[in-house]
Amino acid sequence: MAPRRDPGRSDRVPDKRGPRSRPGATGSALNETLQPRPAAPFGLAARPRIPLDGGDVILPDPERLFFVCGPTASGKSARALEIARQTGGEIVNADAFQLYRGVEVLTAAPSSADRLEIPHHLYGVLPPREPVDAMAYLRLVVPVIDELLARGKTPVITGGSGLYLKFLSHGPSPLPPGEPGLRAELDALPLDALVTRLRELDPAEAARTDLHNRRYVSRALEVCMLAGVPCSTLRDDWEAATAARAAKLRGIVLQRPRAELHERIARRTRAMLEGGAIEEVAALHDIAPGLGKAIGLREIRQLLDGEIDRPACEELINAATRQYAKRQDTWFRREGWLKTEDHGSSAPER
RNA sequence: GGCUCGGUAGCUCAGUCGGUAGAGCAGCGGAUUGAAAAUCCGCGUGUCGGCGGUUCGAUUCCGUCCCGAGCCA
Repeated sequence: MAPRRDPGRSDRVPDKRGPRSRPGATGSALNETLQPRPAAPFGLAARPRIPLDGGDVILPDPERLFFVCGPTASGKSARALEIARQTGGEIVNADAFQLYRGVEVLTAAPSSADRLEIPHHLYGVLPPREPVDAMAYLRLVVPVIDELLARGKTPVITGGSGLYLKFLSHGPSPLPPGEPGLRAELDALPLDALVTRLRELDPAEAARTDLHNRRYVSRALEVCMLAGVPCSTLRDDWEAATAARAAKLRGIVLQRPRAELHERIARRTRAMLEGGAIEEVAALHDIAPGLGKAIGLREIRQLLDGEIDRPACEELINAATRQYAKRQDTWFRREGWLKTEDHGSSAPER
C-alpha cells in the first residue's frame, strides 16, 4: 500500500482531467467539436469551460466507516444508535432532507433524546433556502468524518439517500457542477432536441443513457458543454477508480417484510401529522427547489389550502412514502457490499 | 310513484355505429454519480350491475329488476 501521510485519509480520487493535473484542458480537436455551434438546433451560446469539481476531495478510509442503510421507516435511526453505543461511534447523517432545519418532524429526523445520548452530526444544518446536491453533501460530510476519526470515533453513517451515500462510499466522478442558467435553457427545450444534441456531442454517453429520462439526458449534455470533454470519458475514469475502494466498504442494509414496513410508514405518517408537520409546512417559505420535493410537503400544502381533507392527505403521503421505500429497496439491493440485516418481527435475534 | 342520467380494472373514467375492451392513478418489477424524498422504463382477463329477449354472435340493441345521483309529484 502506498505510504500515507494522514492515517485517516486514503484513496485520493484520480483526477486525470481536473484543474490540477491538467490545467486548462483546452485546444484539442475533440474540444473544438464539442463547442456549441452557432448553427445548433437550439440557441445555446458558447460558454467558457468551467473547472471540474470533486477531484480535490480526499475520501476517508473506507475501513474506518460503518454504513447503516435501508428504506424509510425501516428503523435505521434506532439501529444506528445501537451500533454507535456498541462501537463508541457517533452518528453522521446521510439523508438529503434531514440536512435541513425547520423540517425535523416532516423528515422524521432523530429525536432530541437520541441526540442527547449519542452525538448526531449534520442534522438540521442547512437553512431551507440553501440548495444541496450530492457533491455539496460530500463536501459537508468529509470534514465531519475526518474530525470523528481524528478523535478515534467510528462514524456511523446513517441514511436513505442512495446517491448521497454513494458519493461518500465510492467517491465522486469529477465533473462540472450543475449550472442553474444552463439547466433552465435545457429545460425549455423539447427532449428530442436534447437527445439529438447529446448524440452529436457524445455518442457513447447517448448510447448508455436512458434517453426517455430528461434529467439524465440534460445532465450528460450539461457535462459535455461545461467541461468541453465528452461526459463518457469522465465517467469511465470514475468507474475504473472506484472498484478498489468499494471492496473495503462495510455496512448493513435493513430489511423488513413489505406489509410490516407499510404499517410502520402509516404509523409514522400519522405521528408526523399529529406531531407538528402541518405547522412546520405552514411556517416554511422561500425554500430550495429540492426541498420543495419532500414527501408530505405538497400534500400538506393541499390540506392547508383546503383542496384535500385530512384522511386524503394522510393516504397520499403514505402512498408516496411506500413508493419511495420501494425505490430505496431497489437501490440498496444493487449495493452488493452492504450486508442485509433482517428486521422483520419474526427475525432471529441478532 | 313518474321522468332523466349513471353502474366498465382496487379508484376516476373512456370506448365498442353488435365481433367479449383501454387510459390515468394505485399496485408489482426495474434503472439511476451533482435536482435523488428527484427523474425515468416495463407489466392490464375485468362475470363491461343481475336476469331474460332479439341475433350466427350482446358489454353494446330491447325488456325487466337491483343500486346511485338529480328533477318532478
